[in-house]
Amino acid sequence: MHMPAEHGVSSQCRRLSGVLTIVGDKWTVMIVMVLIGQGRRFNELKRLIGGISQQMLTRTLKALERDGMVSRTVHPTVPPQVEYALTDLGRSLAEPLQALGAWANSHVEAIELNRGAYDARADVKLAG
Amino acid sequence: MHMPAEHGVSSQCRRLSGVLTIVGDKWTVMIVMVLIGQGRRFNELKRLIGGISQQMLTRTLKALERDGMVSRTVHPTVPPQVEYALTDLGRSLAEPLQALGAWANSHVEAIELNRGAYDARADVKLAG
DNA sequence: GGTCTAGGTCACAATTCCAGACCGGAGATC
DNA sequence: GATCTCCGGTCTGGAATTGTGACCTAGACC
Repeated sequence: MHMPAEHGVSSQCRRLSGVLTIVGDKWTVMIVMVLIGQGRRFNELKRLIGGISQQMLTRTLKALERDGMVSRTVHPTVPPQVEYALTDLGRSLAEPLQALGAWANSHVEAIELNRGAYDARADVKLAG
Repeated sequence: MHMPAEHGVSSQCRRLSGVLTIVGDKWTVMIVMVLIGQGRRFNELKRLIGGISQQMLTRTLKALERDGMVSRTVHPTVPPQVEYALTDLGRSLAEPLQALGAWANSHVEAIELNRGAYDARADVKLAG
């Protein structure tokens, strides 16, 4: 994507801001990645993702549903079963998100290395 | 990469979680996108992005520097000038982030439409 | 009758975010 | 020589988000 310099990346960015708040969210990225390929039930998602609180899962899922990226199907059994799945919109989001996930995955170690080095430098500065 | 089979997606996701917290952040996405192609100074970034607080810009930039995705060069002039630029790691992140930005850009309207429809349905439910 | 389940909700604590004030130090201005 | 400005950044107080843990429904199991 090319960025027009004169007419303000600003307004474009502000426009994107709202969308990025949703799709650029840590939990959203993970939920969508887990939902790729198959629908999942609530606790299944919770287990698979790990580290997410029930409330955040509910909330993120609701936001995703509101934005039309995830569908929510309730099976009126007892106890009720709720299945979440990606919509077409959600699946289209999955592609760039997978790219992001893949990048993150293959650079985790480089980042952790940099992080360690940076913190070590900071410590030296504090000590000296 | 080391990946114990038993923990499955969960541990992998948790591993990614820390990285996604950084790269999947709204401001990170915008900062990296603005830095593509050229280095920028602090207030230049602030102006171009728009809507970011000085504190968040400082913080996000620092996190990015810590993770080795952005370099910070101080020119000892008066007043001091500080230039931020993408490192190789940062440039490699730019690609998936541009894809995400492009997706966001081309689906903003669909999302806003869904959001409106959802809210309308919710209102009806509350009213009825 | 008690307890387990799935899928939530609610109240409250902890954390993070933002707006705006303040800081440092050289140069220009008074 | 006192004050104002500039850039990059920190600090403060309040607002918004997030996490934690308790609770709810309604049938199944013991």
